[in-house]
Amino acid sequence: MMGKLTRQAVVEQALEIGDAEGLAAVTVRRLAQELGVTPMALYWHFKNKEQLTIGMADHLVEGFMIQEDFAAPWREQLHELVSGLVRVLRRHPCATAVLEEVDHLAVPSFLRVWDTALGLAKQAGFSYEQSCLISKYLLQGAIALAAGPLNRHGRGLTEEAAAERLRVKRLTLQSLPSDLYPHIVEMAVPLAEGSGADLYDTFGVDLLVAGIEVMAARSRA
Amino acid sequence: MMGKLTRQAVVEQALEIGDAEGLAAVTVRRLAQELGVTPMALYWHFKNKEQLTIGMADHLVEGFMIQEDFAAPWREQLHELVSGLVRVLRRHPCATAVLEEVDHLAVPSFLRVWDTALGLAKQAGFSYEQSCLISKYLLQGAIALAAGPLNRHGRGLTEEAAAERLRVKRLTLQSLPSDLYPHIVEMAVPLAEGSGADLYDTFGVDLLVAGIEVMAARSRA
DNA sequence: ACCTGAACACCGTTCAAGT
DNA sequence: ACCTGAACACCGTTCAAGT
Repeated sequence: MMGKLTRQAVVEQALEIGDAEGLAAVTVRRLAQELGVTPMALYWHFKNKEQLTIGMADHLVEGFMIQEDFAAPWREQLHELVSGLVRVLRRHPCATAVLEEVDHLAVPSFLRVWDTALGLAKQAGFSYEQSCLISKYLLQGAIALAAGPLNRHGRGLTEEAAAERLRVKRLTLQSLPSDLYPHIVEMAVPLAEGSGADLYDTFGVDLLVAGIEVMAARSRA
Repeated sequence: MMGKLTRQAVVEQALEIGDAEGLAAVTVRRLAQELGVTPMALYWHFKNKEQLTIGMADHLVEGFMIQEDFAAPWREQLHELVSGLVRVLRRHPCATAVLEEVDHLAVPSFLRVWDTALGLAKQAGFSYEQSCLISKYLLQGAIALAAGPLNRHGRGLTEEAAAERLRVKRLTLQSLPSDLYPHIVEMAVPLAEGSGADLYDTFGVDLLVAGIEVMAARSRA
């Protein structure tokens, strides 16, 4: 707000708004207002809004890079890559919304992660085609996991507000017509509570990597 | 265009625009114009644009329902459910964009699929919590798969245009700095071609279901 | 019941102009 | 190099009014 108007400052302010109020609230005009500047000022630093969003995506993934531990088996290295990516994305509620909007090929830091995944797969002995498939499944899977039930509209909400939210969700599920959705109504409580984000992510990553292993075992048989 | 202005007609026109030009092109005003009507006419049939989008989502998944084959093992039934959902979503290029935008709990036909998944999981002997997790992974996984590399911006494009698109993507990948992204540059050809959507979907569904199986086996051990 | 017209508060973006 | 002001073509939505 007070510092110089730089690409980085703009991107960080954009993420702040997106995290607090959803990506839809990130608007050129709103952003300018928050930065104490005219909307057109932003067009000096970014060609258009798409480039701004790409900048957001890049800033999200930036700084994440696993140290390739060549001693560890590929299974564990891929697991580390995926769980690390999920963890990074979880730090920003709007992260998955951003990544769903932009073309991944335009985000340098995401390309670095992709390159690492490809390298690990190939080093594990997979063919070109297999490595491509595997890397796509794992990266898309990581994004899908981070988009998971935790912070679907994850704002910076208070403890109290979160509890209220959960209560509303449970009631919504319970008040569905039980002839059409018998199991949903029956399991409304665990469905609403969602068993915690940590567990969700942990199991999810395990599921993805285990799936890769099974496929690998089959294709080598 | 000529028939009566009904909810169904509006939704179908919206999907037509979304499939051809992307969900962002689906606008109240554009939609009204295409239907030969005033923008405000739509507000008689839908409370607001969100409800319109929910209508689109519902129409997409509607009509999809597996016949529960109680003789088959749960593994195959879940597989059928997921692959069927992916197949249905693949029929509309904008399907995943729509499902990413709306709250799934507001889409009746999607809730039916979810209920079926929950029922299958529970019948397979999983606990409440496990069934919730499994159903979430599988449905989110199916959507993520359908969002996969095939029709990321899948318009109704000609054979020629598709080939040109692919060529551009390959060149984009090949012209990346090979010191930063060595594996991407090396595998540019298979990455761009993507090995066909059928194979991508088939392997993807197998991966998901295999992952579930592994988790199941572990938690029962 | 079903649709129109006018109006309001928003968007992203361009382009000339200021310093 | 960096920012402003005015303008353009868009949004979604409300509200009174028509038939």
